[in-house]
Formats: sequence, C-alpha cells, structure tokens
Amino acid sequence: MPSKRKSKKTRQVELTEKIEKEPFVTDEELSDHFGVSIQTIRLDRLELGIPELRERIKKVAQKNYSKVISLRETEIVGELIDLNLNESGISILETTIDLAFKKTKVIKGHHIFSMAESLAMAVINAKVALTGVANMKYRVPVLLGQKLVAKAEVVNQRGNKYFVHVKIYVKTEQVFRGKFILVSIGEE
Amino acid sequence: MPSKRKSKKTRQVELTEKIEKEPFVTDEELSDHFGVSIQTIRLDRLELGIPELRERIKKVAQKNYSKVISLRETEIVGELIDLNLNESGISILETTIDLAFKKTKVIKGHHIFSMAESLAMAVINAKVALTGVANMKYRVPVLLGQKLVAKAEVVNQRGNKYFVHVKIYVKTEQVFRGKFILVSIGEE
DNA sequence: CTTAATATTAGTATCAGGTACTAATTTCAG
DNA sequence: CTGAAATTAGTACCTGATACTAATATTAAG
Repeated sequence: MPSKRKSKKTRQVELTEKIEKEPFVTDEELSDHFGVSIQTIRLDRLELGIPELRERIKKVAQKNYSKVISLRETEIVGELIDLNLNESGISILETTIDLAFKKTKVIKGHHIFSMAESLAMAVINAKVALTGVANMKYRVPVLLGQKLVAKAEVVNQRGNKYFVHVKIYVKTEQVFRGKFILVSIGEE
Repeated sequence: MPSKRKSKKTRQVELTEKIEKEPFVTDEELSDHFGVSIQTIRLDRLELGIPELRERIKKVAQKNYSKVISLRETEIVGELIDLNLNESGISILETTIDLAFKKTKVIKGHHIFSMAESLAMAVINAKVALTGVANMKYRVPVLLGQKLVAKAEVVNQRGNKYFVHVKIYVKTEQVFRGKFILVSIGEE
C-alpha cells in the first residue's frame, strides 16, 4: 500500500517545481504544504541545492533589475564588440529562453528587431537617435541557443538623417536584414 | 565655516537618492558612506518612510516578477479591445515613461513594433504564430502620453501563411504601418 | 521478527539585517 | 551658558534562515 505521505523523491520533485513556480514561498509554508517538518524541507533544499527564500528573492530582483538597466539605461540589446562611429558596428547576442516562445523555442521577432535597432543607434555619433523609418525582413526563424551576430553599416548621411543597414547572422546564414533611417535630435 | 559633516537635511536627501539608485544597499554600508552611526541611518529611514533592505529587495523582485509575467505569459503588448479571429483586431496602448527615451520622451520604436506584432499574432487563430516577414514603416514619432490604437486586418491566407496589415494611430493620425506574414506552426 | 539503513523530526546555537525602544551624549543656535 | 535637536549607544526581540547534533520513525532485507 502506498503511504499517504509521498516518497522523498516525489516530494523533492514537487518541491523543486513549487519553488520554481512560487519563488516567494517560505520553508514554513512548504512544510505545511507537504505535511512534513521544517527540518525535512531544509534537508531537501540542501540536497537539491535550492537557496533560501531571501537569496531567491534577491536573485529575482537582481536579474530583473539588471534587465531593466540593460534595456532602459544602456539601451542596447546584445553585446557591442566592435564600433567605428558613423561607419560600422558589430554586436552579438546569445539567445536565451527569455527571448523565445516557450513552446516552439523560436526567438521572438521583436528581440531581433531590438538588437538591430539598438545597434543601428549605437553606431550613430549623436546624443539621441530616433528610428524614423525601418524597412526590414526576417528571413529564417531563429532558434533558442543560436548566437546572433549583427553587423551595421552606415551607408549614407544627409544632414541629421543617417541611413544604416543592419544584417543579422547565425553563423554564415543571414536571418534578418533591415534598413534604418535614424534622425539625430538636437540639444534643444 | 560649514561643518564637514553634512546637515541632516542634506544627508536625508542624498540618502533617499542613494537608496533610489542602489536599492540593495544595507544600513551598514549607508552608515559608512555618510560617516554617521547606523542608528542615525535608521532614524533617517524611519523619518523618510524608507523600508528596510529586505522589503526593498522584495519590492523590486515582485514588481519585475509581475512585469515578466505580463510580457511572457500574455504575450501581447497593449490591451486587446476587439477581436474577430482570422479577420481583424484592435488593441490600445497608453504610452508610459517606461517605453520612452528619457531625454526626448519619444516612444522607442521596438515597443510600437511589439504592439503591432503581438496584435498581428493575436488575430491569427493558431496555437503559435511566428513572424516570417515584416515590412513596415514608422511615419511620425510617438510622444510619451499619447494613446496608441492598433488595427489589424487579415488580408490574405494561403495554407499556413497569413498576411496581416497593422496600422497604428494616435487619434486620427497614422504613426505606423506594417505588413506581417505570419506562419502558423504545427503541433509537431 | 529483528536489524540495519534511511528518512524524518527535534533541538540548540548562531547569523544577517533589521525593528522598537530607552537612555546617554554631542552639537549647535540663541 | 543653556536647552532643543541631533546623534550615538545599547538592549531585547523578530524572521527566516544555516549548521550541527541527536533522537526517533519508517522501511527493506535477511
């Protein structure tokens, strides 16, 4: 007869899932939920290498805090690895689960777009640049785990308008191309 | 002679700013930084109504945790207010400071793009849709505070390919148009 | 049934980063 | 010089833990 109380293994699997889903749960709540003592929960966490509540909260906070910074402060998606102002630039982006559709593992289009747009803006030597017009094509879907390399070239400049072409590759295959017209904004 | 140590008022202003910028700082670090005792820091926080470190971390975590959910779970940017599957859809988006360049108050292009893309996907009656090709134009910059109305129309369907036009307006002025080709993905 | 191994529970000391409170000391302005 | 404001000190207590020891319960095997 299987005991009412679940086996250690089952409990640990469920515990992992539960904490994954609800990172803000305390050991005490877990102990209630699984009907075991708090010490058992702690032994489980120890065995499974799951950090304590406060550490989990901190992780969530820091992860998203830095994400906010990387999107809002630096305003560039991906890592800038080469830059010749007003000429060209290269950035790379390791695609993570964050950027993909959960079911298909296909990277969402707007992240690819953001990568291209932010690189285009980075190569322009102006305090603030604004996407005026973008004409773009996605060619093949990008899958989770693929490393994206974006190359931007300034092809023309007229007054405060810059024409920038951005191509994104996975290895040698082009997965995206876009033409950006960026307008630099004065200090007024 | 102005004293080396800043006045209470100055300290409290700087303290507020510092915690605003670095929410992960402890009272002890603050006490070092300002050259006052830890008790003074605590009195300051009490007077200013600034919660303790752990509460601050929790807030950051919860705020961003829910943001992540709203972006990853619902997977639609803006609020869907009308939907005729495989025909048309309308969504609205109130532009907030989050979406804008801090200096110019111009809404970043990729948010507008995301709004259009996600609406285009929403109107397709398929489990998962993927942006295959998008051809788009930004027409006028969108400013912080303007309400965006996106209208999507399915103009054609061939097999698993859907052709969707999305136009985004501020009041009666069109600010964006895009043609999306979406490909529905099977269950395999 | 007994025994050994495994799993669980109990209990204690300790920690970080605080709150809440009381009291002493320092600073400064009038 | 004096009194109010500001600062510092110190204590007890809180939560959600870790780290560790020890006792008890459960289970599986012989």
